[in-house]
Amino acid sequence: MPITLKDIAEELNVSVNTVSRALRDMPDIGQETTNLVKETAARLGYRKNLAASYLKTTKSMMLGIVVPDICNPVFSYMYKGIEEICTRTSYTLMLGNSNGNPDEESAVLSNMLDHGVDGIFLVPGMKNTQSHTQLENANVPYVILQRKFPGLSANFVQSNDFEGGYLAAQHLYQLGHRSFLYISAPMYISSAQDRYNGFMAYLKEQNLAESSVQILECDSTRTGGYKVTRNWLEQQSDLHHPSATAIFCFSDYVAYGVYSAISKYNLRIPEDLSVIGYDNNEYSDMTFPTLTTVDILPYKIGKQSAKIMFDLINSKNNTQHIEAVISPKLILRNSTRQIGPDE
Amino acid sequence: MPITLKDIAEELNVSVNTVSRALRDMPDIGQETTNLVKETAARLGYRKNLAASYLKTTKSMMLGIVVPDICNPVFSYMYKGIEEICTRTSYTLMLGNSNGNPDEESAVLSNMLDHGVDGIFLVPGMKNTQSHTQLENANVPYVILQRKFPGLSANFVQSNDFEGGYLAAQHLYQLGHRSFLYISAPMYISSAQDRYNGFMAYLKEQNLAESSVQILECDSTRTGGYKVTRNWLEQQSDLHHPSATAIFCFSDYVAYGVYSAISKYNLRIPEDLSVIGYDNNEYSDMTFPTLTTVDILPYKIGKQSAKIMFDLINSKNNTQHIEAVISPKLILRNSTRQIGPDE
DNA sequence: TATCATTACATTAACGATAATGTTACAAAA
DNA sequence: TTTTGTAACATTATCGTTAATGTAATGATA
Repeated sequence: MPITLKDIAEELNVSVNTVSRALRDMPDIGQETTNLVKETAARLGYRKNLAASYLKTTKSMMLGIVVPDICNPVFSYMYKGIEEICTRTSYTLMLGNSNGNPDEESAVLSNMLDHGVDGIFLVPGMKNTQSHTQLENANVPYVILQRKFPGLSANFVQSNDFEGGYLAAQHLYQLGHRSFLYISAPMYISSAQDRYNGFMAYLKEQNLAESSVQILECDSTRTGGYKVTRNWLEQQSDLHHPSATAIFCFSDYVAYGVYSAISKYNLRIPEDLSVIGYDNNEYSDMTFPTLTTVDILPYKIGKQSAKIMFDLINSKNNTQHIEAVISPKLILRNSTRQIGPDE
Repeated sequence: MPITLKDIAEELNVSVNTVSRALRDMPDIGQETTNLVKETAARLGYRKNLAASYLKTTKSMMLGIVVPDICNPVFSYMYKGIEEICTRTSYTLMLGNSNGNPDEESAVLSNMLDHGVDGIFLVPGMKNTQSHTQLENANVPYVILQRKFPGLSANFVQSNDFEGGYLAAQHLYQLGHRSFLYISAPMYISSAQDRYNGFMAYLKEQNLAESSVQILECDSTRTGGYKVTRNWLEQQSDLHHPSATAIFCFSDYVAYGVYSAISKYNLRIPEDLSVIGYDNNEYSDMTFPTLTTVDILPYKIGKQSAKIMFDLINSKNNTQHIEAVISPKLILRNSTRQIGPDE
C-alpha cells in the first residue's frame, strides 16, 4: 500500500495528471499548485513507481553489468568505476556473473533485458558471439569492457594492452634482461595477443631476436601459472642458470602461481628470476617479494565506460561507435632486478 | 518494438488473456491452444515484460543487495553465494555500495525499493538505524548479513564471531603464547565485541589473567593496523622482547598493516611475533609469511541468507524472525609458531 | 463586442501484463 | 425437454504512470 499519484490527487482534489506534471516540473501547472503537490508528496511519503513509469516511457533507469567474476578485483573495481558515474545520474545497477560460461552470460543478459535495462556493460568471458547478437537485437546501448572483438562494430573501452606489453618489455630490457619466458593467456583473447605484440615490438626496436622469448600459454589462474612454470623449470638443464632471466606473466594471478613454482624449486625472486605481473591486484604489494606489475586502471575503465554509456543514452544516433583506450601504468616493486651483462 | 502478448494473440486470432494463461500453464485453456501459443511465442521471440507483470502482480523478480564495498572480497563472496541461489530461481540482483556511508546506504536502499525489489540483503556499514526504519516501512522481506543489531527484530545471518575469537585464542594458547596484543575494530561493531568476548572466554577457561591481553582499536584497514602497531612497537622497552608474543588482528587487512609495521622495525614473523588475521582473504596465502587466519566463509553466509530470503518470500507470515549463525574455520599457515615456555 | 490566445487545469487513452468476469457451445442430469 | 454444469475461450477492468487531448476562465486583440 504505497502512496500513489492518485492518493496525492485525492488529497488535493486535483487530477492525477496535474500531480504527475507538477512533480516533474512540467509546464501548464501553476506555481502554487506545484508547490502544494510537492509538499503533499513529501508529507505522504510518495515514491515514484519506476516500473509503472517505465511502462510508459520505456526508460527503466536501470543498467546491467555482466562480468566473468565479481570476486576478481579487476572486475569489482570496474564495477565501482561504473557505479560512481551511475549513482550521480540516479541509475541503478544490475549485476550478474557469467563465470566465464557463454550460456550463463547469455542467460544473465536475457534476464536483464527482460527487466528492461536501459543499457548493458559487458565484460565478455570469451569469444561468445551469442551474446553479441543478443545485444544487437536487444536494441539497447551497450559498452564492451576490457576485451575487444575486432570484427564487431560496438563500443569498446579497454586498456591499451599493446602499450602494457611494451612497458613490461622496456622495463625488463632496461634492467639488463635479454632472455625471457613469456607466459600468456590463450592467444585468441585479444588482450593476450595485444600484450604479446607490444612486448615483441619493444624488443624488436632493440634489435633483439625473436628467439630470445620463449612463449608458453596457460589459463589466467594461479594453478595455470604454477603448472606451466613447474614444467618449464623441470626442463632446464641447469636450474640455477635457467634459459630465461625474466618471466612475464599475463596476470598477477599467474604470477602468484609462478612464485609458488619458483619457491618449490628453491629459487629466489628476483635474484634467480625476475617476475613481472599484470593487473596490479590489491594484494600484489603484500606478496614476497612485492610484485612488479602493470596496472590496467580498472576503475578508470569503468568510469570511462559509464561516460560513453550516457553519451549513447543521451544521443539518438547509435550509429557512431566509440573506442576508448586507457593507458596502463607500470608499477615498480621488488620482483624484478637489475642484472649484469654476464648473468 | 519487442513482441508482446498482443502480437501473439493477433497472430493466432485468440485473445490476449488466452495467450497469457497458456504461457503460464493456467487452467481453462485447451492443450492444443497452449501448445500453439507456446510455439508461436518461441517463434516470434516473445519475452515477458517483467515491469508490466510487476505492475499487476507486485512481484518484480528482483532482489537488492547493499554492501559497504564490493571490492572487499568478503562482500564479493557473499554476493556470489547469494547469486548462486538466486539465479536458480531466476531472480535478478541489484547491487549497490554504501561505501560505509549511512546516507549512501539509505539512498541506495531507496532506489532499490523504488524499483520494486522483492527483497533486500543488507550488509550494514555501521550503526545506521535510518536504513532499518526504511526497511521496516518498505514492507519487503530483508536479511541482514554479517553485522547484528541486538535491539532489532529482523533476520540475521552472521558468522559466529564469538567462536572465531575463541578459536584464535585457542590456537595461540596451544602454541604456547601467554601474552597477547589484541587489535580490534571499534567495539560498537557487534562482531568486534563478539570476537573479543570469544577470545577472552577461552583465555579465562585457561585461567589466564585479563591483563595478559593488551587491547588496541583501529579501523579495519591496512593503515589502521600499521599505525596502531607502529605506536605499540615504539612503546616497547625491548623491541626484541615485546610485551606480547602474539598479535590478534580484527581482519586480514589489519594484519597486512601489522606485517608492514613489524618489518619496518626489522622484526620477523613468526620468529619475533606471531600474527593471526581474520577473514581469510584470497591473497592471505600469498603474503610472506602466509597468514594464519579465521575464515568466516562469506560464500556460505551468502547462500544461507538467500535461502532465508526465499523462505520469507514464500511464506506469508513475516512475523517469525530467523537468526542463522555460521561457524568460522581456523586456517593454519605460517604466521604463527610454537614458542617455548621461556620465551 | 466578438474573437482569439493563453493559462491552468481535467479527461481519456495508452504502456503490457494479469485478474475478474462474461459468454458461448456442448454434454450430462433431472 | 428443460435445467445445470463445464470446458474453453473472450471481454473488461486494473496496476501506476505519462502523453495526448479537451475545456473552462481570463485577458488581450481587432
